[in-house]
Amino acid sequence: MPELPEVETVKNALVGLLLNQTIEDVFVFREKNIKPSLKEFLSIKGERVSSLSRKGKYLIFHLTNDKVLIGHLRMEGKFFFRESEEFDKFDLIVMKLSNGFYFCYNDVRKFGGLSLYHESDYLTASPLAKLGKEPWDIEKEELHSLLQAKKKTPIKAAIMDQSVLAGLGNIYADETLLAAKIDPREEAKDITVEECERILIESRRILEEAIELGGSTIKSYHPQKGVDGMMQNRLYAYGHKNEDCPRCGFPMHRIEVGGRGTTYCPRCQKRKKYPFTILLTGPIHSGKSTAASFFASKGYSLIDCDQIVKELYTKKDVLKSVKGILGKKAVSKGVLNKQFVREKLGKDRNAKKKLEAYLYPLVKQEVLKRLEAIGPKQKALVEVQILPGSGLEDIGDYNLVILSSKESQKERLRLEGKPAEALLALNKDWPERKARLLSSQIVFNTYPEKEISEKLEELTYLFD
DNA sequence: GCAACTGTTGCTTA
DNA sequence: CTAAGCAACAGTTG
Repeated sequence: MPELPEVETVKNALVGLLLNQTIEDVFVFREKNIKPSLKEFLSIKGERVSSLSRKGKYLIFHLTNDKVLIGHLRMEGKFFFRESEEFDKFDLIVMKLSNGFYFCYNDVRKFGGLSLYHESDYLTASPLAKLGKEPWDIEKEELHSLLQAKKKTPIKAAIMDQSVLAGLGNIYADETLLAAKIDPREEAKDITVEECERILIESRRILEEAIELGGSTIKSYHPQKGVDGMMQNRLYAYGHKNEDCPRCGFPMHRIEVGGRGTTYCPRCQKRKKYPFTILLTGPIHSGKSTAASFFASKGYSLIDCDQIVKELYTKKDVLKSVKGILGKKAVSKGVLNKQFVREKLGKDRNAKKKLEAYLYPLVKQEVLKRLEAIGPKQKALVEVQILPGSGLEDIGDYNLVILSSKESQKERLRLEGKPAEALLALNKDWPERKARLLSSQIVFNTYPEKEISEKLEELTYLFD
């Protein structure tokens, strides 16, 4: 998982057995992991390792005759010193050293590797050319102007962009933003100079601490064989989904930002434009509406995605597109033909996908618009039938899932004199497994034993 | 047993 | 041009 501190730790761990050693022989077991050509790469044979350095997450080996090897560990790259030629199948590149050790680049996922450059151009001809400054070397004003250019990119993705700031990966980006009290989804252009200062102060502090502790040992990463880093014990965001925030006690929320798993504290890291937002989901007749009413009575502004969809279906341009996707019969006399649409979606999986691909982004856009209108000082609750795959998974701060057993659903329906079978059939595709994975809290509706409001009341102390 | 998830980057596509 | 999505790969987890 090497980010800047892990690479620095690896660099320091290599010094003892690598510095001043001559490369007596080279074995390349997987050509994809070296650059440029095999023939050129083999020219490191006979050279001596004169010094080691690091830039961002890149490790740099300076060799004699002005040759420079640039290494990147990507996800799981490691270096081992082996005492004999007993290599494992993930040793991709091996150098026999003059001290008798075999210096091995080992990479289970085969993403990383070594590239050969020349001292005169390695800073401009290699990936290092595009590398930004490390947090210690940049002023808040310069970071601010780089972020302005990233516009709508989420701040987390922006500080992980190695051309903006070198060294932060998924773990330390989460840690930095938690410490700096900035929501990872905040748009880069909305980050102030003062917030840039906090990002720099906290990232420097955290990276320094991590280097001090030998990096974080997560899964397979070890700075040396049999040696663990200790920083994993000082991580407060990464890997702490649904645990209490160490600063305020609110449950840490996990979402996806820029395609990466992201854990943050919704209370410490508040968005500037949006309210604290609960996403409420659950099968039909599980008790969602009761829960929504409960939160409304507590002053929450409600947004109902079903309602938004209904409203979209009254718009001319939407109906036109729906017609294009489902066929002419989908709309008659300027109104959606519900019967036809229901049947069409039931039998044509592909059409359903297409319609969702068109509709969901519109719903998301509308939800965000309404949340922005509600503003950061209020609280909001977004009700959505099916959360997984809706595109709304990452807009909330707390995902509440309401579930109830089939028996209790039937009982509720019976008491209300409604036909049970038809409604329950609608729920058979409800993605419970995925919903559970997204949940901050699952509330089981066991009506009539206990009113759902009572259970929710027990939760509300969190949101005050 | 299959599907989803994982620390990174860069290339393809929109 | 930017920005998102996915591929590169293999092991682990539910």
